[in-house]
Amino acid sequence: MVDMTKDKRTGMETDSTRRSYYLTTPIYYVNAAPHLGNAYATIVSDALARFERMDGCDTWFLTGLDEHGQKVAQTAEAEGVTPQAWVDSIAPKFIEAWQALNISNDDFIRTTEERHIRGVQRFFEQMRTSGYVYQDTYEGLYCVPEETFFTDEQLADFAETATAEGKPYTTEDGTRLCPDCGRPLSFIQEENLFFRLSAFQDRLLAYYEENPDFICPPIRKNEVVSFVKSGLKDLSISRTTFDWGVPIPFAPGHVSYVWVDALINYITAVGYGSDDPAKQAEFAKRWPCQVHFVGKDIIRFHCVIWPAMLMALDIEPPRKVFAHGFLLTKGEKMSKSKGNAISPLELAKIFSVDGYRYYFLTDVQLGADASISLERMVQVYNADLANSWGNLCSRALNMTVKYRDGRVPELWAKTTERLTQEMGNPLAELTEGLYERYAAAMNAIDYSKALALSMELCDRANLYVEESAPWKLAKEEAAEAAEASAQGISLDEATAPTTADRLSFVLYNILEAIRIMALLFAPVMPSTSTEVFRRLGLGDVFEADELKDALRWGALPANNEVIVGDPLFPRLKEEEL
RNA sequence: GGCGGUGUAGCUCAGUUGGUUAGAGCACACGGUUCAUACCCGUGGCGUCAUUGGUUCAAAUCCAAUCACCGCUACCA
Repeated sequence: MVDMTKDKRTGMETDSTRRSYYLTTPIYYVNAAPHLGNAYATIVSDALARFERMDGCDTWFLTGLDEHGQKVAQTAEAEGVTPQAWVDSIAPKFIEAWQALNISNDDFIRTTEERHIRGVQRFFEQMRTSGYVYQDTYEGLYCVPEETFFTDEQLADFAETATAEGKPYTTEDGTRLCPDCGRPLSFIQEENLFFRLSAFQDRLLAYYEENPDFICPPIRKNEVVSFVKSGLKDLSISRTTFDWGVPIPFAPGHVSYVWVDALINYITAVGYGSDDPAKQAEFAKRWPCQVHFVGKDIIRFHCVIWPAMLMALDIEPPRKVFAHGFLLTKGEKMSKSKGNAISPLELAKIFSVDGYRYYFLTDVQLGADASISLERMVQVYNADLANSWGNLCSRALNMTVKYRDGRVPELWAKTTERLTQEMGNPLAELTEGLYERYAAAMNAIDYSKALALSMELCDRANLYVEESAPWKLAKEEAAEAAEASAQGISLDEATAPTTADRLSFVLYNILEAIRIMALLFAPVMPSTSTEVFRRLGLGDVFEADELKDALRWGALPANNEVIVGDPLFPRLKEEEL
């Protein structure tokens, strides 16, 4: 099932020989500008997409917007515009935010696009043909002001708690009250299309069993499995009470239930539902996708409903659904409704885009809720980025300019060999097997671990500078050179290494370690790595599509002209923010 | 109520199949250094590993109970 053709590229191979890696963010509900949670999910996905591209995969990274549903229609109405005009006004905010955060998505789907609508309709037709869709009456108690149906369980819970608190849960004539607002509920009947979700219970459980990594992290898997085991009910998948949705061809007056519409984006974006052979080929190549990143609040849709929908169509389920946690401030979920939201772009302005990305990918345990604070962000930024990584670049480039006229030092291979024996090369040693460790961490989607590897190299490099003290070597070198010229000695390859050689050796090692760190940091901090490559006189850091080769020690060309530049991460003082 | 999870230094967390004085980073204090973004390097203190009981030669690590916090228990998204 898994495409094992991950052959390393040799010469002129085409994309078709590279392993396809398709990953997605959720599509975000377009009711407001992107918030911190949206940005978090998107950054998490982007880092993996960038890594997979560098690691030689034919990567496709999708994000987009969920633009249908009653809430959008209502918001548009409140704003006095059509729903389409409303979503058209919000969509650019997402597109611009993702550009600002350096998101490398290959596609951006909106569920109001024709390619998507056509796909949803195709889906419904296929579902009907396969017999998994039927029409029935949805009955229930409905709160008109709140626009919500309540299940028997919800009402039973409410009755229990209300009784315990001595409050009423019915009116005097026995009409049940709304658990949310306390007003009387109405009995409503609605004709709906239903999806035979119940038919997939066993197949889903078997799929979880056979694909133990399908749901990550494991705690979410437990939840999903126990939920499915508790019994699945058929799902209503159409609505007749509003019309801002995809019309269902064979059911006039019905539009697709928002979630069914939304999930299908993952396949319509890569060609499902198209009659164009090229699109069909694309679908065959991209699907099934490798990872859906989702919030933990929507795992059920992605781990139960979505695979069942695909099974109903004889399409393979996705390989993995990875649920991230929520970002909390002072223990509360960050959301616009609670008024404690910090805008992603505001944070990026303070910490730089890369600093922002770094923080959320290192200090936040992916999958767990995190409580974030400005104080902590400043600490991490200063310690890791300003003091360690940025300052290392600064001191190394400065020394190269001062001691070697701004050129990457050159040494005879034999001299390098001798000096390695004489002085050792701890930085080169640390990069042995580095690719394997790094790729393992990234493939396990453990950014903290992956980044810790590059920070380890960074710390070692700072220590190496201290140990080898190039400023001392520079002084000795000057004295030695004066003496040599007085004696008329000329040096060649056979000569024993001089202090000048030692200084060149040390500087080269530091610069080379920096090149390697820039590669490792690139998926998370693309702009900075690009800039570091520029300062080292190298090409685009993302030209590397075989990270393993790029990470090989010694690839930094001698005589490259380097630039010092401004500090990559200026130190921040929390009290000044 | 049912199922599941978590509880280790001031903070965020590592601690493999139970085994020498319980670790890392950050924060804090002191010393060194100067190539560098008052940076880097070194040193240091701090923990009855939630509580109690049990198994064992030996438990943060296994078992039981208790306490605290959290998640899930379907159609707003």
